[in-house]
Amino acid sequence: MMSRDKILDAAARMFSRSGYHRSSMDEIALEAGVAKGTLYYHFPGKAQMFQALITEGLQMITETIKAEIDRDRSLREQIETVIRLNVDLFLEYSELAHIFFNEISNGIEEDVLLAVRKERSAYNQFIADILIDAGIPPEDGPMAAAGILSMMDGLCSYYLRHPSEAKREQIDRLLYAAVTTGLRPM
Amino acid sequence: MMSRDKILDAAARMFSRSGYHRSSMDEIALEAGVAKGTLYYHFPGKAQMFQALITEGLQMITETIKAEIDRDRSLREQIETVIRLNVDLFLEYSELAHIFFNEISNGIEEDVLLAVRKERSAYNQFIADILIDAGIPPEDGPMAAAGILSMMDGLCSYYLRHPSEAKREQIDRLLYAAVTTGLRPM
Amino acid sequence: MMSRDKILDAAARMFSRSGYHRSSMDEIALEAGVAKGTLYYHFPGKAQMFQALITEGLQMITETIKAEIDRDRSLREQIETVIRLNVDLFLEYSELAHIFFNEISNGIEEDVLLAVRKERSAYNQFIADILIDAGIPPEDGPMAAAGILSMMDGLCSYYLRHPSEAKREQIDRLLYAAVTTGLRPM
Amino acid sequence: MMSRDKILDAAARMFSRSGYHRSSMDEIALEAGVAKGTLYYHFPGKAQMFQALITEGLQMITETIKAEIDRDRSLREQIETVIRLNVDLFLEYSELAHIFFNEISNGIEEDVLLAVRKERSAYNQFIADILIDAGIPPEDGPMAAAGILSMMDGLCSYYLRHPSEAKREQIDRLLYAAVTTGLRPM
DNA sequence: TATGAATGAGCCTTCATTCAT
DNA sequence: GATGAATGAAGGCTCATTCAT
Repeated sequence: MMSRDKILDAAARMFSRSGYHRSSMDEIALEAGVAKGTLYYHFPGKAQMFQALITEGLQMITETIKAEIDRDRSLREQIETVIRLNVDLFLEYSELAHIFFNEISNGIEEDVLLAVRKERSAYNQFIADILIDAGIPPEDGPMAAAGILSMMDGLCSYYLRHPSEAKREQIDRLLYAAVTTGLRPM
Repeated sequence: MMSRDKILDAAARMFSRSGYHRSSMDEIALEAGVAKGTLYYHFPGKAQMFQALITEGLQMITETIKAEIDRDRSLREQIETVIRLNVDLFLEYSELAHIFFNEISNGIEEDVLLAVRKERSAYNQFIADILIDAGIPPEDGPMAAAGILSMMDGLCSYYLRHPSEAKREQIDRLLYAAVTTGLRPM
Repeated sequence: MMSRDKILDAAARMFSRSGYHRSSMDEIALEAGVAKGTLYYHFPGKAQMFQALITEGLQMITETIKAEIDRDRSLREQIETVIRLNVDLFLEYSELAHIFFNEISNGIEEDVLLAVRKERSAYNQFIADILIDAGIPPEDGPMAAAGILSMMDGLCSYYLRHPSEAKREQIDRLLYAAVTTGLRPM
Repeated sequence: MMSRDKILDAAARMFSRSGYHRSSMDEIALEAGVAKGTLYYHFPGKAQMFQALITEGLQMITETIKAEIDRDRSLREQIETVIRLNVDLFLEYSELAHIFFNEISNGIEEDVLLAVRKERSAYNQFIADILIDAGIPPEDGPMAAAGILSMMDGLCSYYLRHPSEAKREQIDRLLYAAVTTGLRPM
């Protein structure tokens, strides 16, 4: 495995475990099994490394979701698939996803921040389009997507923090309900 | 105004503007108009200051909401009131609320973390009870509350980042819809 | 003695001994007998510390020279005095003087660089005025001053590097000659 | 053009533009259009590369000056020629010349430092001999040479920093005056 | 009660150098 | 001859915290 990938993997693990700021370049290098200088051989700095992680990760995710959706039939199944795949990702890379959707603004260079925000906007629009397809009014699309993704974040975090109380299928069910019938069954 | 209150006010402003980590003790002292040492006279450390802020702030908020709800009649109005008051708070103290609901985990002492989480759990339960009253299945209450609060966070953040696209009333409407009918109108 | 002065003293020693870049903040702190953080309590950064050193040092020097000159009578004595005092300074703070007159441009922030250059220009003009008083054509004043100060730097450096060959009085004599009769006696 | 020469050329440009320390091996390699490793194939290290540059450059210069001088007649013309050629060099390779005459001492290995100093001494003696021929007392020769070379450095730097104020011919004239009649016309 | 000078661990980054290919 | 990925020591700087007054 090449150094660059080892680093990106380690960074994903570290960021996902400890967040952006608490993951020091020393720790990432240690986790990746390379010297600290190697990080700077492959990336201009911490922020750009984060950006590469987001960009490359998101690309894979988007492609995965697109591929899965195309194979599905009913609208219901499509929404369920999108939810399931996203929740899987959230649960696997909880902190990283969390950072991506929330914490974007810390001591990061302006240009990197902009790039990451652009990625987030694009992903939000990607989800918005799916929601609009599913019947949500176009003018509500982007906000609804932002809302759903945040809710997903909140549910996953709650689930991870209360493993005994909550069940995995609850997450999917509540998300589906929020989109289709409301959390309150009628 | 006493030093302690000036500090707490300044901390709320700073945390709300720049987040927890980007607000340095120097800046908070400057904003409060006291010497840095004074912060440590009133609070054992930064984390404990944050904790005090959360605890005391939440107490006020909870009381406000309780008072408003008691005056309301219909279930619909109750939910709308809770949403409106919460959104108002989110929009005024966006970063601080954001921290409270999301970022809690950043190098903070374990005991403070626990205390803050406890506060959050209590608030989540407070909201959950209202939602259960509104017809949500009791076993879904806490998660639904977590989901709704996160969604609120996401919608407010989106609204603040896209002032031209989004409208304030959209936030309330989408939240209400997520609880009652689903984001997708039928 | 206050920390700030201890630091400035240590910095003068270190810069004078090893130049700007080879003097690390660690070493300066060690030499000053304070913690590294203390340097940053008193100065925003290394460059600003250097600037303070130059500014405050130059003020003292300028005042000393002015005081000595006023007491002198003949033009000849005035020039000799200026030369002697400057050479004394060069010999005591050789590297620092060297930096001030030469090395100004390394990795220093633009604004600090400008400030130091301004100081140098002012000092150059101060010397130029004296030279013009001494009979040098006004239009040659600033360049002649720059030339003489550099020559002084060169002679002092040579003297310090060849202690056995060169004599202190040679420096003064050659400088005086360069101004008045030419290095080549007629 | 062979790698070694491309590197030396690039190094001269970089050192001349940015000084010794601000020119990184990466930049030199980039400027030379070779890989970084190639630098280390041709030179043991940065310092030795610098040394080679000085040695080989100086050889050319010395030969050029010798050739020009032999063709001249009067003493006056000889001095003027030496001055002119040297000033030309200073203006073309300002930073590099500056380093050669001034900054030599920056974290460079002791042996390289010694070698460069030796080169400088030789060049100084070369100039000293010319000055002695021109009538300067032999015992003043080396110091006078050091003084003149430094003055030249100072005048050229001043000229480059104040392109609007100063004129090129002023440099030569002042230098000639310093040697022959004194800066102050009688 | 309040101050502010002083601290030092920890962080991100730079860069000359090495070495397997 | 030449390459470029990898290294690690060293540097400048931040900031929560301490403490004498």
